[in-house]
Parts: sequence; C-alpha cells; structure tokens
Amino acid sequence: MPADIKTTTADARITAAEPRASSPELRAQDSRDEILKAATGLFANRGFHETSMSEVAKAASVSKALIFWHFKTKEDLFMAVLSGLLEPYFIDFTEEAGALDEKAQIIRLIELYLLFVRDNAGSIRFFVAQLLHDERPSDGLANQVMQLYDGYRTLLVDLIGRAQNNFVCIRDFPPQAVASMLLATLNGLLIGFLFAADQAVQVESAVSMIRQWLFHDGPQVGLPPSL
Amino acid sequence: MPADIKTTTADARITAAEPRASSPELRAQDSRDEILKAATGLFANRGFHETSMSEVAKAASVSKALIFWHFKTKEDLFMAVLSGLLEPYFIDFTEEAGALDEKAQIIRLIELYLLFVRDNAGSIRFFVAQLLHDERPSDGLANQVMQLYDGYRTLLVDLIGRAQNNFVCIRDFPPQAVASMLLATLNGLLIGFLFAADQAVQVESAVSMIRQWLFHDGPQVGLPPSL
DNA sequence: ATGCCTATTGACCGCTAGGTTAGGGCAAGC
DNA sequence: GCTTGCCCTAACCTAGCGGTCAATAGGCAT
Repeated sequence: MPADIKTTTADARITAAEPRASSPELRAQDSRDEILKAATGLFANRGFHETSMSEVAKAASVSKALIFWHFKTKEDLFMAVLSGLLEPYFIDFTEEAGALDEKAQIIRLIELYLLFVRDNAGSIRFFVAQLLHDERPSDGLANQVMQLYDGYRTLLVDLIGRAQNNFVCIRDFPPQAVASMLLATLNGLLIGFLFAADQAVQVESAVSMIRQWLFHDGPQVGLPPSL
Repeated sequence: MPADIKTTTADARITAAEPRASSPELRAQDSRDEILKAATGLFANRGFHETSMSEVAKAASVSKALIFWHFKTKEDLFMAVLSGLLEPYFIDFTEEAGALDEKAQIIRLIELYLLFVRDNAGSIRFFVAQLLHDERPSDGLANQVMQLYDGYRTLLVDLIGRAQNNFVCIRDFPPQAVASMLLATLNGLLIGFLFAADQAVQVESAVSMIRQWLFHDGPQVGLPPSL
C-alpha cells in the first residue's frame, strides 16, 4: 500500500476505441499531435497560466507524464502551439496579384487583410492577448508577428508610392504616412472584429470609405459579396 | 517548536521609517491604500493569475492575512483595482467644449482621445488584455468599458450628423458609418501606441489625414505641439 | 487600570500546480 | 527467447497557491 494517497486523479480516460498506430514512431507522432491539438484549444480559449498540464493531458486522453516526455516544459509546449498557430499567417501575395495595377493590388491587399481577420479571429485574439500580456522582448513571438506586420507594411508603402506616381492615389502625404494610416484603420476594424463580431456589416462601408479616401472613388462595391 | 516549518517567508519588510497614522481608522485606510497601490501595479504588469497574494503582500509591506482582512477574496481585490483604474476614464466633454462649432468639437474629441490614450497607455493595455482574455459576459468590466465606448461613439455620431447638415463634413456616408470609421482609425492608432510607442510621431500626420478626409482640410497643425 | 475593539500578524491548512521517477508494454534485431 | 530501445503510465514529490485562525498590539472609552 502506498504511503501517500494524496493523488486522487480520477483519470477517466477512454481506453477503448481508437486503435492506435502500430509502429512506435507513428504512435509517438500520433500522441504528439493529439497533445498539440488539445493544448492549442485550451491555450487559445483560456490562456497560458489558466491552463494546467493535467487539463491538457485529460483533453488529449494521455497521461500527464507523456506530455513532459514530448515537451520538456510547459513553456515548450506553449511555444510549439504558438508556431503551429502562426503557420497560416504566411501568405504569398506577390504571386497571386502580379498582373494587377497598383490600385487593384492595394484593394486586393485590403481584401486579404480583412478576409484573413474574419477567418482567423480566434487565433488573432489569442496572439494579441499574448502580445499585450508579455513584457519580455526576448519572446520571439513578438518578433515573428512584427516581421509579418512589417512585410505587409512595406508592401503597402511600395504600392502606394507607385500609385502616387501614377496619380491614382492621394498625394498629399508621403507613402509611409498613408500606409500607416491605412494600417491603423485596418487594425481598428480588426479590433472591432475581435470585440463585436456583429459589426461585420460595417466592413463593406468601411472599405468603401477607404477607397474614397485613397482613390477619390465614389461609393461602390469593392469586396466579394462573401464579406 | 512548530510541527510544520513549510512557511519560510523571509518577510524582509522595513519596519522603521514611515510613521503610521495613530488612529485605527486612519491606519486601516493607509494600509488599504498601500495594498491597492501594490496590487494595481502587480496586476497591471503581470495579470491576475500570474500575481499571487503573497507578492502583493510583500509589495505592500503588509502581511498576507491583512489583505484578506481588507478584501474578502483575491477577486475582490482585483475588482477594487479595476474600478480604481477605470476612474480617470470618465471625462465630461459637454462642459468643456460647448461653445465650439461642430468641426472644432469633433477635432477636440479626437484630440482628447489621443491624449488620453497617450497618458493612459498602461492601463488601457491592461484593460484590453483583460477584455480579450475573458469570455464571461457577466464580467461587468466589459459592460463598463463598452458603455464608455458607446458614449463616445454616440457623441461622435451626433456631432458628425450636425456637421453634415452644415456641409462642413463629408456627406457621402451616413453619420454612423463615418463615426465607426473614425473610431476604427482611432483604435488602430491606439493599438499602434500600445505595441510601439515610438510610432507616436506619426500621430500628427494621422490627425492631419483624418482632417483631410473628414473636412477636406489641407495639411495643417491640428494638435498642440505637446503631442 | 481595565476591558473593548479594530488593525495586524505568523503559523497553518488543504489543494493543485509543474515536474520527476521507476517501471510496464511492446515491436525489432540478435 | 532475450535483450534493446522507444512509448507510455501510475504514483509520487515539492513549492506555492488562496485562504483561515488564534493571538496579539495598542488606541480608546470607562
């Protein structure tokens, strides 16, 4: 009989069903994925500190020790989750819209931004919370996100500069300022998304206003009806 | 000799200096304030779950038990901190700018927003993180903030509507849409503030662009040089 | 002086957290 | 058939958590 009966973990895992892969490596990959999946959901919904490893273990139908076998610490698991979440954030814009003129490219960039925000509101919410929360600059996450953001910004500055040279875009301000302004507006729409999804109807008119401001366009349809 | 020597709290408080108030009530008020001050700093910098009551106690130079004498639970303390932080958010705009015309009032509102953001970036950061983090609608905090936000928005819609009637403001879109757009842009500038304070130089040109968009103003100085 | 009342404390408790460890199951190579 | 090495687990450990409590110090009215 054990000397210490503190541990009263119910551990009501489903041991039947789901025939595991036979090969050790496959089994390992399987369990690793399951853990990552469970951890992603829990971390995203409740944050880092409010999620315990035991919860992750239960959600993944796996023993807690196995998590520590796959990931050395809780932070390790968290980082793995983060990089997994960041993957869909990398888009290649240059290939997609090389043939369009500057104005169309700018509009397409705005579209992509808003579509992306709509489809990834959950993880964006998670990332923003994470970025706001941490103070440490050595995070890596902040750097990655900033890099992404700067890429988008650089693209915009370049496009706006060329559009200004072609006289299709407002020329009262330098391209950097216009791009910053546009990005600020998009970010504002983003946080509108994050806090109240029912404001999505306003996006159309917002885009219309952006077009009017940037290109002196009259009100018109600029986005696919899906938005 | 005690049977349990787990508690090894160093408790290196400064017992000298700082002559406490003599009256019991004053002493109580004193310690309560000290606790609130310490808790505010810790909660704001590290969040709710990452801050322990022992840390608060040490930061306030007070025993942990005293905190629980003043505040029944940790949540209680947190709520007290929250309402304390929310206080400076209530401004009275109507008194201040009753004599200005609509355009000047709108510009003044934008100024107030940006000045406020600049001066309260820390607590705003805290609130946004908190709002992003919680899912529960019974929070109270979310309601308070939203109420504040809606007040500002209503004021803007009203002002813009009147400005449109006087033909001093763009009339291509309904006042609600224009106000939403303006708010989104301001919020975007806000999160620029939160993530990179060095972008503050852009605010001036941003305001200039907003003026151009709203009133077809040419580039000009719209904010006090302090911004 | 005394007894009261409130502000304050150190010691303590139950519990859960992240993390460890000793070992069991099991496919693969000899 | 036995060892080897990888997955995986139950049980365990310690630190620290939020929270409680009996005991006090010390101003105050009597």
